[in-house]
Amino acid sequence: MKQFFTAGILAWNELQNDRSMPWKQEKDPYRIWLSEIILQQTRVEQGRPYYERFISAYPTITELADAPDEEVFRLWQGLGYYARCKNMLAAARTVARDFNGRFPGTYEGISALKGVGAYTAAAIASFAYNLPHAVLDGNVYRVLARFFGIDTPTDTTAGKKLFTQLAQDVLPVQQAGTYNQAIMDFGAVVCKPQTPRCKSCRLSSQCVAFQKGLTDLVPVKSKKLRIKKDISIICC
DNA sequence: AACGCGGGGCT
DNA sequence: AGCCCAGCGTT
Repeated sequence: MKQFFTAGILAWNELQNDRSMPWKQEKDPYRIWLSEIILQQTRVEQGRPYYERFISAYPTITELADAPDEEVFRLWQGLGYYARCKNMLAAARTVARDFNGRFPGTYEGISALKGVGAYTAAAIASFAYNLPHAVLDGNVYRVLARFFGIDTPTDTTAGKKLFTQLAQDVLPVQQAGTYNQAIMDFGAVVCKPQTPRCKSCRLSSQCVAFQKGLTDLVPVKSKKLRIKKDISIICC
């Protein structure tokens, strides 16, 4: 089951994945880090032009670290989640000053940077250094929940622990970077949140959610509907 | 464990 | 109108 899954993701990536992104094949940890910070909770197509502008303005992390706050904030303007920008600058200055411009080369070192959580650390570690850390983002939660038929809510401590373990279990450690990239592309292109392309999916024969008709019921989130601030809408 | 942070695309 | 997006830091 797990072997079929991993092999299927790698095969899809090899034969059918035509998704292109400027930071694919990138080995410069600075560029990888920058792209991951920009893409946190942000669609690839929305983040792409920002990434290009930042790389153009700051080709190295030292140049970013030396830039004035206001100048960097202006480049970030419109992207949202502005704390990311502040943390990004702090991390750049940590690398530039404390590490003499050398980006950390271990998972622990990467994790210690401001604005870098479990997902981003695994992404950088695997993409830049092929270290065996599985990424766990919205795409991975969805793909794993559907294929393995898991209804444990993803936004709980138990869910995070379960999915983290499963993601690590199906990771081909020799191809960590390629596979991490592949499973996220697969989630974005085939196993989409709405109207997934199950008809053309090479994994559907073994996909628990597809076989049971539960594709639109997983992944599960525990959060209830929140009261919207605009109550007036209800009155009319 | 729950919450705040944001613009934007898709249905 | 609601959901989701290459999540993270704070409380």
